[in-house]
Amino acid sequence: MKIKLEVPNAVLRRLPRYYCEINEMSNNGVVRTSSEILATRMGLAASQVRQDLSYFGEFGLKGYGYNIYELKRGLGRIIGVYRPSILIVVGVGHLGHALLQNFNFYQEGFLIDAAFDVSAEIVGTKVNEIDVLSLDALDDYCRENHPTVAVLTVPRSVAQETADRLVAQGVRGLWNFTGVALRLPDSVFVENVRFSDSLLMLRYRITKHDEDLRRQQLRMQEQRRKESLK
Amino acid sequence: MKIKLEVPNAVLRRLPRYYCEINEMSNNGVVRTSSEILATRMGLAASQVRQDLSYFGEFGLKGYGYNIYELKRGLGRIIGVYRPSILIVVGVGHLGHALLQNFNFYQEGFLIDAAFDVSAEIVGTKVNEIDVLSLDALDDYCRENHPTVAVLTVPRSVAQETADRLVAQGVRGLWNFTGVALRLPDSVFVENVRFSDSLLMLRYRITKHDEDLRRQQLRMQEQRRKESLK
DNA sequence: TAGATTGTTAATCGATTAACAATC
DNA sequence: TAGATTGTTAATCGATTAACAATC
Repeated sequence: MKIKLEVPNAVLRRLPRYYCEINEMSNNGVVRTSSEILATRMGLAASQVRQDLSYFGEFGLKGYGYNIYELKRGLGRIIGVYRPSILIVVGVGHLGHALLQNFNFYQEGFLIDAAFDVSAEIVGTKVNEIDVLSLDALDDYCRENHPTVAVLTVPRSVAQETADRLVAQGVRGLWNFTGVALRLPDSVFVENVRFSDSLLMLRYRITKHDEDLRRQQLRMQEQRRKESLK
Repeated sequence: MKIKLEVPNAVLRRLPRYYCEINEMSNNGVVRTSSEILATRMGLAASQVRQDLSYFGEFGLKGYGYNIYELKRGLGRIIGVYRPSILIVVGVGHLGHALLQNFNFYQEGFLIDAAFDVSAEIVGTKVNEIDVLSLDALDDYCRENHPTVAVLTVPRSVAQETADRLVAQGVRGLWNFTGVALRLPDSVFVENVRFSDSLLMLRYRITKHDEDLRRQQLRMQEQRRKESLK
C-alpha cells in the first residue's frame, strides 16, 4: 500500500457518510459490495469511492469488491467508534431533550450518563435513562468522570461562557448547536451544526427555480410577439 | 458588472453563511463592513469574500466597503426571504416539537401555521401557537393552503411514503431530518440534514489526535533509547 | 488629492474523473 | 483460464488566492 500522508479535507468530510451507508447495508444483511454499488447509493463516481477509500487503507479485494463487515470494522476503527469516550449534554431545552431522547450516541462511539441544565423543574429527572443534573454540579462531575465531548444546546446568550467553562474542565470536543461562533483554543475540536443553512439553501433553490421559470416565460412571450410581427 | 452565468456550487453553499453573518452584524447595529472584516469573522480569505459576493451582484463601494443594510437586503432578496412561502412540519416527535418551539421559520422566509402527526395525544394541541393536525387532514390542508416546503421529522420507517404523499400534494421542497436517502422526482428539492455526520467527525478528530500523540511519544522513546546506546 | 477597498483577471492549488495495470 | 473489480497514476476540471487597475 502506498503511504498517503495527508487525507484531503474533501475526502474526510465524506468519511462519516461512507460509514453510515455501510453500517446501514450491514444492518440490512448485505455482506458484499463494490465501488460501483456504493457510488450509486451515495451519488458519487465509482472511481471516487475507490480513491477515497484508498486513503484509509486497502479494504477491497481485486475482482471481488468489498466485504461489508471488513469495511465497517475498518472505517469504524479509523473513526474511533470502538473506543467509546464519555459525552455529556449541556442544556436540556427542547433540542437537548430531543437529542437525549432520540439520538443513538453509543453508535457514534460515545457513552452518556449525564446531562446538565439550570432549570429546577427538570434537574433531578431522567430523560431516556440519563440523569439530568444541575449545572452547579458540572465541575464536580467533570473532575470525577472526565467527559471528552460536550453537546452544547444552551441558549445563545450563555454559549461562550458555558464553552469556556467546559474547556476549563478538560472537555476536548464540542458539538455546538448554538449557532454562536465560539472562540476557543486550537486544542479544542468544535463541530458546528448550522442546520438552518440548509433551509436557507432550500429557500434559495425554490426562489431561483421560480425566477428562471418566469424569465423563460417572458422570453417565449417576446418571441411569439416578434413572430406575429413578421 | 460582468455577467456570470453559473454560480459555482462551493460559492452557493456559503451564501447562507454570508447572510447569517451579515444579519447578525445588522442586529448588532453594525452599518458598514469590508471583505477583510467579513473574512476574519468567517475564517475565509478577503479575496474569496469579494469573489464570492461578486457572483451575486455588486454590493460594495470602492474605497468604502459594504453597507450592511444593502448587503443584507441584496442577499436576502436573492435567497428569497422577502417572499415567504408556506411551510408545514410533518411529524411532531421530539425533533419536530423542538423545531416548532425554537426555530424562527419566518426569518428564513417561511410562514407556518400547521404541523401534522398521527399521535392522538398531540393532535388538537398547539405548539408555539401552531396547530397540530392529524395526518389524515394533510391532503385537505394541502389542497387549501398549497404549502411549498415540508419539514420531514417522521420516523425512518415511514419517511419515503410520507415524502411521496407530500410530493403528490404539490410540495416542492423537503427539509429531510430522517436520515433516509429519499427517492423523489428531480423537480423536488431536498435538503438532507445529517447532523450525526459531524459528531462522527468529532469522534474521528479526537481519535486521530490521540493516535498522533501516542505515535510521537513512541518516536521520542525510541530516540532516547538510541541516544543512550551511543 | 491620498488612502482605502472594491471587482476582476490570471496563477495556483486542490479535488474529481478516466484509464489501466495488477490480481483475485 | 476468463471475467471482474480493485488501487493507483495521470489528465481534467473546479475552487481559491494573489495581484492590481479602477474608483470612491
